[in-house]
Amino acid sequence: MTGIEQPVRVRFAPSPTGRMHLASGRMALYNYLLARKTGGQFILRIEDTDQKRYVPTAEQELIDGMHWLGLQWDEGPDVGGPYGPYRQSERKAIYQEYARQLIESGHAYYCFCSPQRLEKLRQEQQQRKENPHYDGLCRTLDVQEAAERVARGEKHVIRFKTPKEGTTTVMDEIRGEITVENRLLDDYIIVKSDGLALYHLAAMVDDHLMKITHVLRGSEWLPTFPLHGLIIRAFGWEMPRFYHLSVFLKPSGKGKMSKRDAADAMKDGFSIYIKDLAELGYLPEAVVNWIALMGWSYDDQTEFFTMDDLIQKFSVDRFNPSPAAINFTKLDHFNGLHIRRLEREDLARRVKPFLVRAGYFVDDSLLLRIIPLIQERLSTLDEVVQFAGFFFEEEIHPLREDLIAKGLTAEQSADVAERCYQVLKGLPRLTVEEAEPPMRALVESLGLTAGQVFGILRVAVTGQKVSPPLFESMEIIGHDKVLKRIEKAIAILRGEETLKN
RNA sequence: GCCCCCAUCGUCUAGCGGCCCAGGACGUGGCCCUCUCAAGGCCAAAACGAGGAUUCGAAUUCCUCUGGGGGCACCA
Repeated sequence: MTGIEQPVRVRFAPSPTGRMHLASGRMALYNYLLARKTGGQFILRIEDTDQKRYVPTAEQELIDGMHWLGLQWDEGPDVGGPYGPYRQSERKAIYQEYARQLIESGHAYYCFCSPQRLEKLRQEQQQRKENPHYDGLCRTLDVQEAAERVARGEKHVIRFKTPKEGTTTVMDEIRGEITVENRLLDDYIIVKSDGLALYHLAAMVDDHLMKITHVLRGSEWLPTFPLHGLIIRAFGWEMPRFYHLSVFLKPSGKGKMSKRDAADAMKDGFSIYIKDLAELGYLPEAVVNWIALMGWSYDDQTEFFTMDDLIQKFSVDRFNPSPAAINFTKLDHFNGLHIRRLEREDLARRVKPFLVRAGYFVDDSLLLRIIPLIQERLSTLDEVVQFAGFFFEEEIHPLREDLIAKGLTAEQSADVAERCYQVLKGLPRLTVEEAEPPMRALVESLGLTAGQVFGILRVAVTGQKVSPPLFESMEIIGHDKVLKRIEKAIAILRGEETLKN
């Protein structure tokens, strides 16, 4: 196989029937990358031929999700383009015209069987342990007669007249040739009784009319791929290149993701839905990096990719055909990597909404000073609240038990805090350079470890046992506030706190 | 049940007949660094599903089995 150099025309063709999840995101991403890599066009097409399953909010979530991921399309329902409309529900007449062509050329036929008859037929076949399939009752109807019944307004669908003998071979660029016996293919309905085309017809017609050169779609289309080949050949059109991407499995690798698994993931702070990922504190850069590597690889070493890297290095002949289990902890890893390479101002901007959401009033210049202390500690953006919330708090409430240093009593810990207080109070300013040396000297003279002394101070000043570096934090909190907090800690340690309240 | 597809560490993957007693990454364990937590550095455990066949030689080719996934709608 060779890489693609010619500009491609590719499409992401979601159906607005639910939420945008990782698989749709990856599909959109790969199409986008291929288009950008080759200087071609990326088309968004809405496949909304099923009015019963239509979810009004789905399309907006899809568009928001793609914007968030950083994927812009060149043609689509909102931006237009030379091959519109890009919404299948608006292309009804086009499909009917092409269906008529198939009937005229003998590749399709009108079928007047009722849904009830089909249901009964299916049940009988299942009882006899046969494959459910259309029995071909209307296949042999006189063409003239059928046309008259249609003209009279009789309810009907249009079926593709699949050959009964021989085999059909189609080419999947990832797996190679796929061959099936035609007798195992059904006479699929291609136009419903409401006059709207089904995927099998609509997608093939649109891909042709929109001059799609490469079709990237889910592997759930593999079984009907030969049918699609047959339809394309019936029209005498050239086949685009087809790539069937593997599905995503649940994190355990055992079985595909279900609604239940999605709910479980949410409990652990993960989600398979793009929109949720943003709210959970993931960077679009990290999500892109992560999903790009599920089913595709660049080489045996490189794992960190920006969007620009991917556009440059993406190659359609490095897809992996096997299903991939979703690994959320790896997303955390990528998120950390991408957070660490952000500019300070950029990180501040992205982290701010999470602080605001937690109820803090956020001063931008203060936040900017805090960023260097937390940047390498963040795995997700929402962690900013636990790592830096105390900076924005007027009062903190350390636990007495946390204030007691290992190996010391409460009273001893209070004494240590007292000594710290005196040293810090005597300093003209509370910078790292001026505060740390005398504090280390104090540790020395106390005959304690740095961990013990700084531990007490840490809890006193931040209210937490885990925090960003102590002296850097104190410098930002400020002299007065630090001293006040230590006073309060001493009171708590000596049991005077309740009296104060 | 029938059809199609897939099969390397727990997970994502590299490997396209000798470079492989299998490389990278996440995660896990240990060590270093260290005021906590991270980050970073070093080290370790961890895989070619099974059986045949082809070949001087197979993770790599072929067959069978097993396992997993997908499909069998007037859904996409």
